[in-house]
Amino acid sequence: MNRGAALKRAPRMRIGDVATRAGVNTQTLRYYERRGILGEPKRSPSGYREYPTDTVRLIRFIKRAQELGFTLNEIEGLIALRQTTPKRRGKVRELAAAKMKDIDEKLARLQAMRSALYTLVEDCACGAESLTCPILEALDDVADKEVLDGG
Amino acid sequence: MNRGAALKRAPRMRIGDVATRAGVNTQTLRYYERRGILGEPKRSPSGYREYPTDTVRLIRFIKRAQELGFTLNEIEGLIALRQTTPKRRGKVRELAAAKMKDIDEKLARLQAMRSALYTLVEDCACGAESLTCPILEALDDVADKEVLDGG
DNA sequence: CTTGACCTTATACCTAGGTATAGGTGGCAG
DNA sequence: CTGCCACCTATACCTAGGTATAAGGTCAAG
Repeated sequence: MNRGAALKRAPRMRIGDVATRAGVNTQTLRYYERRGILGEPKRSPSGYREYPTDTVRLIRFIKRAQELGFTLNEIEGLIALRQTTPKRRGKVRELAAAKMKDIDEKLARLQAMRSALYTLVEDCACGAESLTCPILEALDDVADKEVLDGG
Repeated sequence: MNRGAALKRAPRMRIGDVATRAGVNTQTLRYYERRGILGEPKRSPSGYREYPTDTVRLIRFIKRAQELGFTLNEIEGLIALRQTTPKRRGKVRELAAAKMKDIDEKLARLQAMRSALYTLVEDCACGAESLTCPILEALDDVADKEVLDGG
């Protein structure tokens, strides 16, 4: 076993190596390629895909971003920000700023959720079915309250 | 239109009202009920579901938590933390602490992603295909690097 | 006393994001 | 040169999380 470059530093990797290192199925890589999120890799004379080693990091990035609630389409947008020529700087800044706004919202909500849990653990004395528990309040926001009040 | 309690403060709401206010489909509420995430509401004499008004907040909580990358199963666990009797305090603290750990990881990753975008916008001068761009690095962590280095 | 907006159940369908399988080729070890 | 495993394409299948549709019941208003 362990033919050639497998599990060793190598300039180009085959699909199985990339998949193993990134913790995904080889089919997932082909799926990402079909979907256009990954771009077609070079091929060996016999048709095998040959990936640059940092594809592993890219895949991990994708998986982590998914855990944070981004869809593959959104992630595609994030990845595209990488391929920036000096000429596109303005456009990229704009897109990046928009993404940052999304992220700030997620951060605020996660933080609210975290402090709700903290309150629950540290000082909440609520009984069964109590609505004074912080969990529901956690992700409320002003807009929500307006709607709830019938406005 | 607008029979009785619709869009007014009322002690109990029907499925359509809840759905409208929470911004979901009525089918979604029935789906959550089937799935056990929502619990069976009281019924009117004619069999209509009658929800307490704060079901709206619960549904919004669920939708927001989904946007943050939590699955319905995980969210079910979070919601269950609400129904705490003094006797279960210890168990609940434990679960809440575990959830907080998850959330802290998500926070760290989102923050990394945010600062990557910030760097991209503010100081990155990378060209096409450059790997010095901060996007990929954003969600790397120590464990990743070990694996990437062949260890 | 019907109309129309709402509700009920049951069942079928849909999208996103994979995962598995069938049938065939490449390439190295024994 | 024979296994055997990784690779290839194409196609089918799967899970999560809904959404839509059919066939029928409820009830306030006209």
